[in-house]
Amino acid sequence: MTEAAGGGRDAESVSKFVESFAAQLVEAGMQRMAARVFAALLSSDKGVMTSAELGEQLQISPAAVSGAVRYLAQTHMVSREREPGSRRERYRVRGDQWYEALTNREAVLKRWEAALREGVSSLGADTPAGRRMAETLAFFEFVEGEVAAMMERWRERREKMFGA
Amino acid sequence: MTEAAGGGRDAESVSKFVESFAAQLVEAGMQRMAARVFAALLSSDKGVMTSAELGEQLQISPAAVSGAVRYLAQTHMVSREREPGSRRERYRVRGDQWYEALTNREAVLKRWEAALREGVSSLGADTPAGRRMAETLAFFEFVEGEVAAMMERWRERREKMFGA
DNA sequence: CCTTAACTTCACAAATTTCTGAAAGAAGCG
DNA sequence: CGCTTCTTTCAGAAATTTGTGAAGTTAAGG
Repeated sequence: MTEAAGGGRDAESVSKFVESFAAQLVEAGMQRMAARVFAALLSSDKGVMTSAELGEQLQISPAAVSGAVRYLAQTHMVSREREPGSRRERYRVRGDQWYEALTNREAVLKRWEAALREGVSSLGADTPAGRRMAETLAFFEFVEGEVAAMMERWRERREKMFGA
Repeated sequence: MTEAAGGGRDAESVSKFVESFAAQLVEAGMQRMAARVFAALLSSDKGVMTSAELGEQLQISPAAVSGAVRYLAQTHMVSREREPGSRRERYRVRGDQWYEALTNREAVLKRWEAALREGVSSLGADTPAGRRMAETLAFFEFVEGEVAAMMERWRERREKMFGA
């Protein structure tokens, strides 16, 4: 059997998934350690791990875990939990965490929009460049609204497929 | 007047926009030179510039332009045009180029999905981790379909707002 | 309070990425 | 055909990013 004793899954399968999924995330622009930590959490049995467990499994220093987790928490990819009555912190990923993360991309969009508005008004709305930027701006505004609606639909569908 | 003679806009306004918009793109993960080139094109009068013009305006070497443009073309953020009857190449950004670029993110999604499917089957669809990954996978599949539909809606709206 | 366990911050070393100048490679034009 | 003009490739210097060990900080538990 590939199942080891002591409640572990096949450590090699897990590691293989972790590294290959992390690699995809890195390629899409995520920091390497953050990607690995996220993948490890995603493939963990409970979806929760302590800093020590992460460092152990990924063979990285506490400092690296700390940095990765800070990034992931900022971008809402994981949530931190203070285990009550212990100085241990636990990091959790839920199945619908991507929903959260994507929703928060909105802040980025907002900043892009601000920069574009600035550009339109400083170059002049009646210039060719101004019109081009205005169109870009309109596209972003459109996407922003659509994403919100899309997320609402996902909520409904998710509830049906996976329950609450 | 801020309008210089010779058809130029106020060079400083343009540069200010270019750098500030580029900075936002960089923060979101784009390479710096690519971001600057893209912003320069977006704010150019015709939406078209030659390699030499880009190098001149941004004060970067031909090599840097070449690298940036290759990246932008790969990700469909700009299109290259061979000016017929000249060894000069021209790079163009259109108002709806983001549409193109976003559409092509699909390939990235596909790879993520593949990695997740691999993970689900290797960890077991009946394990907690497997279920969590399956849910993530379902989310991505959902998004993929929704984005396609969204883009179709944008096309329609765009036509109304800006014409063809 | 003092001890101890855990996380965070800091300074530095290592690795990677980025940009340049120079040379090589295409492609029009005479 | 060779010249000229533009783009790309390449090797290396410079800058940035990344990850570590070690010191610092916070908070639980005696």
